[in-house]
Amino acid sequence: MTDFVDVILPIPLQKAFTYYITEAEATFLKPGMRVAVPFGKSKIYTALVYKTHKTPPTAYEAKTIHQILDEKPLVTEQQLQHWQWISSYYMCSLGEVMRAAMPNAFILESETIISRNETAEISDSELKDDEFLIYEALHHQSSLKIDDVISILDRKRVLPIINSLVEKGVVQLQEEIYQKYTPKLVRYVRLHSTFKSEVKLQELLEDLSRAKKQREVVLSLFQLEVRSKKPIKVSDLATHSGASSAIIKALIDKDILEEYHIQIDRVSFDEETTDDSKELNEFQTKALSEIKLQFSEKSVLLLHGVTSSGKTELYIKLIEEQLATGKQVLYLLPEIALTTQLVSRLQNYFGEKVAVFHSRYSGNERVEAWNNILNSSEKAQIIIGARSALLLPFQNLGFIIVDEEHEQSYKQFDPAPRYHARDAAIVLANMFGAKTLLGTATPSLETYYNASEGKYGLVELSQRYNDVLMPDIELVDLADKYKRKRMKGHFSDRLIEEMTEALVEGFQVILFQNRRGFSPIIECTTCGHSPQCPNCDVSLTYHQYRDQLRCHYCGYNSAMLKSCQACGNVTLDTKGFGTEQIEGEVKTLFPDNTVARMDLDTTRGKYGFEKLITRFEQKEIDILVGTQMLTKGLDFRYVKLVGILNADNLLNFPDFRAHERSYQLMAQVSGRAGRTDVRGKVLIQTYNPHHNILQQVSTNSYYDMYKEQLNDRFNYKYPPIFRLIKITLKHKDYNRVNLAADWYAKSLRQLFKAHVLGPEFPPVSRIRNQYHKNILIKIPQKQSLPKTKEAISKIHNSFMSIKDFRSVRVVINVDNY
DNA sequence: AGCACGCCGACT
DNA sequence: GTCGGCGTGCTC
Repeated sequence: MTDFVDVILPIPLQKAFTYYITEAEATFLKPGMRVAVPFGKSKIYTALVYKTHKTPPTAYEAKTIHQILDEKPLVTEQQLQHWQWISSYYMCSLGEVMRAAMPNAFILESETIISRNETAEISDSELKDDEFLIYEALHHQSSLKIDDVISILDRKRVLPIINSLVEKGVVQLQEEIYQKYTPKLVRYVRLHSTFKSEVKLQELLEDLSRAKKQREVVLSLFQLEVRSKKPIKVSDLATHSGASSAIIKALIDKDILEEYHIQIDRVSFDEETTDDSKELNEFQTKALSEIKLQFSEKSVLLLHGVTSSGKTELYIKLIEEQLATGKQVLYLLPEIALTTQLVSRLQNYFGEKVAVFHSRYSGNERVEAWNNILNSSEKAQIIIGARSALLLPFQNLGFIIVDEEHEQSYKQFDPAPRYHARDAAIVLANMFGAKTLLGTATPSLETYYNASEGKYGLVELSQRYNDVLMPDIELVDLADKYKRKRMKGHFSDRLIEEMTEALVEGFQVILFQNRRGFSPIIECTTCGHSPQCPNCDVSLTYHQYRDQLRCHYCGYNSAMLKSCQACGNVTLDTKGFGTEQIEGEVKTLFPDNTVARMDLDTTRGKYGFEKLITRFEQKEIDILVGTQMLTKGLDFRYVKLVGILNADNLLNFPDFRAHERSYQLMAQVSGRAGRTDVRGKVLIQTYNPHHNILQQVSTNSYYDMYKEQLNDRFNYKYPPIFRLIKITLKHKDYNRVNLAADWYAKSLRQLFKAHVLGPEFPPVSRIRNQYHKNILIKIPQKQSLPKTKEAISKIHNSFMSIKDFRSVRVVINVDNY
């Protein structure tokens, strides 16, 4: 007994788990293979081999593994290394990284199977009512699952009954691991081999002369075979011959046709590729050679190109070059569902070599993508995906593109691992000796800072493609407009004028409002009471289309109230406004135009978003009202006007990045205007037209914004000058969070002194009946990050050993921005 | 994270 | 009385 294996289990436990293995298993097992191991009382889990060794554990007796699940590692050594980095940098367990990285189908779990003990002789009288029900059910089916028993008995606690049956020898239990991934089989048909010869074939057709429909199907099959020379799918035959599946089945039953299956990839791209590699213009050509030059010295580079400057063409050129050297390319996007346009563009160009990795993919689709990448298949030379694509099993990664680098969605917030895909990508690239290109029109402050410090290379592209002019940005003073009664609802006269003009000219309009629903607050004008969410510390938002009040934090909803809950008066009024209200107003103002709304509520379904985009692209929609979603790199050719209804609620957001974010958001939305030869127009309605950020947006002065913001960050000790770690404590008991947070903060302060902020309640202090409290730790540049984290871990462990605090949930978020 | 065990209210 | 609620502790 000298061989052991340390495994990673997909659970949030820091410890490694050690199992005993035989010598033969020790030579066979390699890091990255999966094994099934017993864990806890009875469950069997999928674990990942981390390393094999010969050091027996001291405090306990190791169990033996249950089964080896792979012949070859499913996870590469480099991945394990990368996971290790993520786990230590973002302060989470390896198991949590594993869970995020691997498709669910790879992480099998056991299920208890109950079956009858054939040898036992039982008289009914020995069994209680419930026990008898199970006993009888097992006469009808050979085995039962726990869930089945629950539904048969219609009660929740069934284990005592099952255990009693086991004791009486009536049933036996078994832990079964089931394979979740089922390869997709497609049904094909061909003529049965007995009809190969001409003679037999003639006979057959004569035989079928009276079964007209069936004869047609056979003839149809011939035609298809001649045409494509490829195997014929049952579904194709049905469409081509117009026959029902019953007719085809009859032919198969008569052994005239033969059915067979071929295993295929679920995800395939079989449209033709068009080689429309656009010629680069002089600015792009210059940028390209600049990029190559800088890459010879720097491994990370920021491509700062204004909206519509043709960054994608540059990416394509760079990808082409990588592919020529036989290396894989990873193309990260903020949110894959929102960028179908770009995906199809790359697919048109690179065809089959493009593999897309969706968050909306089914389990089986993920498994296929994983395998293709692991085997460096031809189909996975370019991998496009959102942040989780970063965790795939790359073999020889040569190049990573992080497009729209500034996007928040690159940072994962919940659940752990709370990693930032841009930063983790840079680490991954370094492991492969690969290059990383960060592209955006509005760089995040951290990235621009790194670039100006010389840590990253920097290439700027300040000309729009085809010399399209930057949009003309106009600020509209709401205070003035209201005073002079130039407002209709939430629309200023200027906005209405511009909209009318654009629509008359046949262009489209985008309206941006960063809030969904109809109105975020309902208020009684008599007593001032406004309905609150029972589970969260927020006002309920009114949604008109269902006449509902909804909580945007927990999803709670109720019918709209007829009268005030506090005083009973019917004088309910709405405050503030969301996309729904704007949509309504637009419909009244422009009754002859089609209006659509794009927000979380209208894009729920799997293809909801795509449908809306397509309709807009095809000019079925004249005016699109939407939230942030509108900003995600969409490319609309006929949009001339973009209206931002209220810039102030962006600027006044309680976050140190509110100004930076506002700039990015407004600059990105503005970028949607005027992408062809007509100059676009952007109208920003605000109560503070002299706000610096708005001035900078309207003059397209990224650099001024950067300088000013950086100065603020320096003064107030925020990133990129300082680093941040946010610790959130949650508990349903108000007093307990307070005590716990005070204890935590006090311990931290002993070490980090004034660099500990809080504890403080966040703006929404209660969500889903849990009180939240935040502590913020600021880390100066010269302070060691690993040591800081180590110290936090220690404090965290002592915190967790205090009995009263153990039930408090603690979330540690590194770089929480 | 699951999941079992154990101790307490509210119902067949 | 039992059922199911949730707090507590453990998992190689």
